[in-house]
Amino acid sequence: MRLSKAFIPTIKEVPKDAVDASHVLLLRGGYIRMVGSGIYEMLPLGQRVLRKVTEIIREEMERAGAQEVLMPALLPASYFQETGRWDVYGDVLFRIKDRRGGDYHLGPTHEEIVTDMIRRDLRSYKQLPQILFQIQMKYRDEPRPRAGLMRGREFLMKDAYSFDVSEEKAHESYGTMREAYHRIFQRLGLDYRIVQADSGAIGGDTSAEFQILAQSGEDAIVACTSCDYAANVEVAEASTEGAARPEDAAGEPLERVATPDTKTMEEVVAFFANENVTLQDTIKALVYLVPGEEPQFVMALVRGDRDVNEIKLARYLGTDEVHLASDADVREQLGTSVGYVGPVDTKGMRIVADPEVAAIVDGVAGGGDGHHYRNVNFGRDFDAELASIRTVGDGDCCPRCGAPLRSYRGIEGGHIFVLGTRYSSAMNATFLDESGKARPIVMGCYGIGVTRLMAAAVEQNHDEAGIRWPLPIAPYQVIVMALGKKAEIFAEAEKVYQALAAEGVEVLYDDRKERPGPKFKDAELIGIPLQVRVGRDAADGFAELVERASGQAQKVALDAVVPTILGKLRAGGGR
RNA sequence: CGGGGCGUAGCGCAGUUUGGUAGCGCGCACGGUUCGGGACCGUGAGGUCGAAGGUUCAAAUCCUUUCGCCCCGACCA
Repeated sequence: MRLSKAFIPTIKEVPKDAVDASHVLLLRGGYIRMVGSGIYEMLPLGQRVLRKVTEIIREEMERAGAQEVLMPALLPASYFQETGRWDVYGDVLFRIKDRRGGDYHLGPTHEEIVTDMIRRDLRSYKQLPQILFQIQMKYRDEPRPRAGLMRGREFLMKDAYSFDVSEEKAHESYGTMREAYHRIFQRLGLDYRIVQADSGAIGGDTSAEFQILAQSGEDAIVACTSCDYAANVEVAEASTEGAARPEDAAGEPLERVATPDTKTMEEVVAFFANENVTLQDTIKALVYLVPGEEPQFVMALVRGDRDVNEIKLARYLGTDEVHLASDADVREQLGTSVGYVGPVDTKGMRIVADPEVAAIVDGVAGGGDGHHYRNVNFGRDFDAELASIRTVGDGDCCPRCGAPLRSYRGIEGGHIFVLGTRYSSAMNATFLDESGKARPIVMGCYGIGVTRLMAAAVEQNHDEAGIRWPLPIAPYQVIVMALGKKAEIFAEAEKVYQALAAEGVEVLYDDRKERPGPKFKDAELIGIPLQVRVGRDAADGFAELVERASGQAQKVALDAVVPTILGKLRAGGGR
């Protein structure tokens, strides 16, 4: 493609509404344009990248035995009504009425539709397993679209669904998809971690996220520095090593001390400074309101230097969510202000403590307005249900191997689940087993945010000057640049361009009547992996080969350019 | 949904406080000079000031309503 003829509108200034690197660079590089909040169009360069990403995904899904289908994005309400999600999904669903007033919506995900597809024509265990996938636009009226392609209201998604005869077989399909995902993310050239995750409202007991590491990521994850343990902080655990209470710890007598103006843990520690009390000796007590038909108050205890993980607490309590109780509620329930809550006088309130709290010997805890208890010991001075309810982060150790954990920010690029029979039961999707008995199909579902991957790849591969595409997803592999105004330079560059194109290389040719400066800037901005600079040395028979990612440059004889490029492309896995 | 900010030429912005003929930079078109890190000179095209209503002799500017966009938070199969 000649740049002089291409529709690649690069822009020099940073668009005012773009903040994140991927958003800025994809706009500036002429890859995407916004049509509405969370709605983007792909310009020629953007579409080429998307095509490369989808092709890699398609290849790996098919290699794993999955079959491509295409379901409608425009859906009658009846399917979601069948499983109750028509109501549950709420405002996130784009709802539409047709001319007769019938209810429709745009598909945010396709469990119901694919389950219907299967139940229509699948009868026997002999037809299982099946894995179906599609690559299609999804629609979700997100409360807050973000950062260009990162969180859109319309976005390209690869969604796959597996159907098996049993839970055990479903886990095999899950494993197959997990391996396929590893291959996909590796081929895309992304730095990612597979992490344990909360399965959320979609249900299911086994799930994992493929998190692409990036500072701008929306998710917080922790990963072991030694083994392959990694988890979303929503579910992360830490080693309980050192959280055991020493057996010989008798404990000093409990003592209630007046501690005016010590509402925060730091102030408490400062108050007891000359008694060697540290944050780790204190017990942080928070009162939560558990909503439900009979709302209930629960006290959560963590060590003073820790934070309560509300998702873990809610899961332990068997509820969807918990909320911090208001100051007024706390006073009504416990007769004290929130700064002086402790587990010693709880008037029968249910208490859940992180195991670390039980290990504290002679700790400090709230003792009612203006007071704290000194020498508080679990089992002697208070009782509690023990459950892991704290947030894990830097400084914690791996629950599997004990090595230090590190925290990262991540972009959720993929999510895989074993669903069980949640949808098949609700929709009566059954098969006949060997004994002729009808049983619900056991399902799994597997998603990849394709447009999001494109943005994530930029987040992970860019510098001040622009994008540095990994070779497998670059819109073009090579850009030939004619630098100068002499006709001979253009003639030589043209020859190189033609020769590369003849070899099947995806090559851009910057034949514009521009000075060299803008050509350098554009080549770097749009991020083509290999540059062939034909300019001042062309008369002597040389060109310069520059790698965008490393900045490495080498002088190459003009007639050696094509073989050298072909060698680099092979080495880079680009062909 | 709560909080904050912004809509003026293709892009980035000034002008709004204090109402009085709509400006600057980049980009774009034409001519000339320049040619390895977003050159320079000259000429020129391009704007219902997001929209609607109101106040006024007069509204980008004041008032009311409304639409859109961004950021933080809540939310996120």
